[in-house]
Amino acid sequence: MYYLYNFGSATLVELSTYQGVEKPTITRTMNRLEEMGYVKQVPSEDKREKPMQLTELGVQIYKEVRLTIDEFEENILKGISEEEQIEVIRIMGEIRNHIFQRGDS
Amino acid sequence: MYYLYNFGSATLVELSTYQGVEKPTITRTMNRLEEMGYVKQVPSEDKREKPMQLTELGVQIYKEVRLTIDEFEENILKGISEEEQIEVIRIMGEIRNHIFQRGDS
DNA sequence: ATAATAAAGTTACCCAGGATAACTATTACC
DNA sequence: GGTAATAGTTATCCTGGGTAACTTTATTAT
Repeated sequence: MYYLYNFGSATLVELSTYQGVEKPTITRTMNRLEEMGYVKQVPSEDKREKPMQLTELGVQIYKEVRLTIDEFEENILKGISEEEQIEVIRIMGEIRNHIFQRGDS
Repeated sequence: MYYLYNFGSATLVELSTYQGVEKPTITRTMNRLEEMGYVKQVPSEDKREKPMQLTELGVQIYKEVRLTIDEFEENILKGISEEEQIEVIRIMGEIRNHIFQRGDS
């Protein structure tokens, strides 16, 4: 969801494409985030679109969560050398390519 | 679910422990598998317990699915050397240990 | 310029798979 | 024999995914 943090604002279709999810799913999620005050609508030229962006609260929460995740990752990877991490990421990437090269999943 | 294939039979609590899931979840799943004819109840000493085992149909289906999965895995791992696979598994294991060594998740 | 088509969202459903709380029936234990 | 614990079930809730059908607005083609 917090594609918005890095891209500023995005329409629902953008988000659903990014997330690999159908439009109604994003609609629902966004409604909830809006109710929770983490996200708000911004005006748009095209009256079909409904671009959203994070509120100040949303940004704040995002940063907190981001921090928690980063700390968690750091803890989890303690004792795994950088070369090892790179190796694993490389191999996983290869596997992913194999998956995508034969009907999606 | 197909812990049953390798262990012959198991009670619902056994299965829920194995799967890391609550009892009602297993109850529901087992009811569905039973309706589908993949699993049946076996008699038990302890009248509280309800040990289940695969039916012939269940075994057959299990083998088919197993085969499909194995083929998929093989395809996906094509081009990844055995040493690489072992390395990745080792590192993932380390990470898992780190996760478990600090409150579950 | 208008009619047809496409795109963005929304609404009303459905489904799977997880959870809790509260309960019954059976067995174990003091 | 009465209290504890254990196995399972029922009812209900939640999340996060999906499809189908619809409206509103833009785009495209005639």
